[in-house]
Amino acid sequence: MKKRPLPERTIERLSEYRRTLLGYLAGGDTHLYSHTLASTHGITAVQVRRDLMLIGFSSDTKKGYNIEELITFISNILDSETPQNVGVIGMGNLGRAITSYFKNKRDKLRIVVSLDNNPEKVGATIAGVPCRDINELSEVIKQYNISMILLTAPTNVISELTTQIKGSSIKGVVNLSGIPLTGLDGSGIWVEDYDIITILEKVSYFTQK
Amino acid sequence: MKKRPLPERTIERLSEYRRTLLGYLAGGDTHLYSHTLASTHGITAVQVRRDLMLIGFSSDTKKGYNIEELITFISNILDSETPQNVGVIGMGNLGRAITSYFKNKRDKLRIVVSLDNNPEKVGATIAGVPCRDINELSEVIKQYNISMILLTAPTNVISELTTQIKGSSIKGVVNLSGIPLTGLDGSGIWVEDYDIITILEKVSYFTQK
DNA sequence: TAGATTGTTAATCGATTAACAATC
DNA sequence: TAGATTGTTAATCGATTAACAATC
Repeated sequence: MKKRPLPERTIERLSEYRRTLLGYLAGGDTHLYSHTLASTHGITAVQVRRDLMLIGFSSDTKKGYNIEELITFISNILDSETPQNVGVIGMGNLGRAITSYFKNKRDKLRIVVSLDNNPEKVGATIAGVPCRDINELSEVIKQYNISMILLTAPTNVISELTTQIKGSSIKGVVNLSGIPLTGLDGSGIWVEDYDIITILEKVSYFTQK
Repeated sequence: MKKRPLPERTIERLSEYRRTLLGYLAGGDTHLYSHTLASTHGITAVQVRRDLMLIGFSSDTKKGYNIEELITFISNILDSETPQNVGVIGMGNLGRAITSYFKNKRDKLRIVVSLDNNPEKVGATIAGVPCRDINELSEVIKQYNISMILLTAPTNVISELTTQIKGSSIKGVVNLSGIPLTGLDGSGIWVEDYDIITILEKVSYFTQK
């Protein structure tokens, strides 16, 4: 939409704003002030207004922002034109939790297939999506036109999977496996690593000091 | 340990470094260079060295850092002196996944109890920890001396839980419920919100532009 | 020594906040 | 109008990177 990509933190907040706005809309509200949205997210009203300024949204009244219009506007920024298909690697508790949580939440972003190495899971429908054999990764990516991977596989298979992902048409990976994803340098694949232990250790540190 | 807390990003990286270093140690390595650690994490060697400078760690050789010493040093920063007890609210797939993943990973940070409202779960031992009734939250926090909460409960009970958490001795919350935690302002409770949809939407945005 | 590495300050970059004009 | 709100620039803060001296 814009030439220069928006700041990372702004993109994250836009996603969060939209989630909140959908809630307000479902609750019957039509407008909200920048300070209302801000306090829901524990940030300042200035930050909300600056984010909206950056995407070029403005209200035509002093009664706050039109919720429906703002949702549409943010959606035009965040959503791709055609739906993007996501695959989940690893159908343990975490993979199933995320797949179930996603169900019908976003129509431009959908989990369509999962992969696992457990023969009891392969072939079955789990959390609403078909589970395929991890050895068929390349074919499955093509077949389902997967552009992003949610990685919840155990650590011992990560390096092998990395090689396969690097050779595929995958554009982005959310890595929840607990070890950093190396070997994707230069591939242009966008990687986000999240580990619950690191998050907790951070909270632990800052609540002690 | 220090007067002024270390930067947030440095703390996150220290946690990640330690995880990687434990792996190298288990693999039999004794030393590693800043650029080795850096490339594993997809960052620059300067950043690694600066982080270590900030915590006051230095190597006495030109053969890189002593892995064992560095692990000990980082642990002195990150770990509390006495173990901290963590409770998980919500024992669905996500709660179970995290609880299982945590098992025996860190001896100064342990999940000791979970809470749920499902009668079939209450009273049982799930993923290795006892599951208690969510209505007993206050008593459970006292009984187990819980300082941090991992929140994976469904959205409709979050606001009620927030009130109870605010009135307790909880110091930090990792909120994975998918809606922002409001109403904790001024309580001094450190909150980290993570939502998988936001993470994926961010990856989606930056892989399109 | 020459080359590789560490440790540290200064410069830069990215993100937030302060300040304030404009509008209803 | 007065007060509340939005939109935007400038200043500040926080984090990363460049530059380079010191060391083995």
